[in-house]
Amino acid sequence: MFKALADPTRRTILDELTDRDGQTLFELCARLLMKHGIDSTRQAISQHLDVLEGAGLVRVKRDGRYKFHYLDTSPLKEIADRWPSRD
Amino acid sequence: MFKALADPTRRTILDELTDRDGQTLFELCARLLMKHGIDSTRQAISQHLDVLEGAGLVRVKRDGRYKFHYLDTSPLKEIADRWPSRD
DNA sequence: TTGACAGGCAAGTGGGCACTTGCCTATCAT
DNA sequence: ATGATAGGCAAGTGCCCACTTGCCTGTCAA
Repeated sequence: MFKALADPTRRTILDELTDRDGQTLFELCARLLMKHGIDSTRQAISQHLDVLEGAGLVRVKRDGRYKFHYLDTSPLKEIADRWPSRD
Repeated sequence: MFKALADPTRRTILDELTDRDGQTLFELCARLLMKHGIDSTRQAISQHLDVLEGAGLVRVKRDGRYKFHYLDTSPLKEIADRWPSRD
């Protein structure tokens, strides 16, 4: 999961899914280019999504030829639990 | 900061500082070897500490020939703020 | 059914990063 | 002063990872 968060493009993908959940691959590609100037190929984004899915940060739902991507922030809880803020 | 968290050894260093704050470089090297089986050179650990310090996760205090390392978890707040858990 | 659209698979490449190696500086005790 | 201790600097190496490239599969509309 930590490796998944290490890449700026992947973090921007999480931002984009925070803004609009349930996007398809092409939707994400378009919005990453428009809003964030990320000019990567579709395959690159797809591989990023695979990593994010492997980290449990993105959940997937298939419907016909579409594949929707949903954000799951629950793995992030490990961070706050592991290194608690000492007030 | 995210890149700093990406490395397992660096995360273990944070664990070690959580357990005992204010360790020196040699202290950390010894405890990483004893408790976690991390057999890295002093220089490797030193470079890791530089990265953690650059990320703001570790603060440093010099005293004579000793350099003490203190954990600072406040940068981690960015994560919870950036991708809030939707309950 | 055939073309367009959404996505997948896999090999290759280049750059960054973790780690080592070798040597140097600074502080302290004896 | 001199050896030991704590740490720093910098060049070199090997490997992982992000990205590309090329081609293939599956789904839907006309």
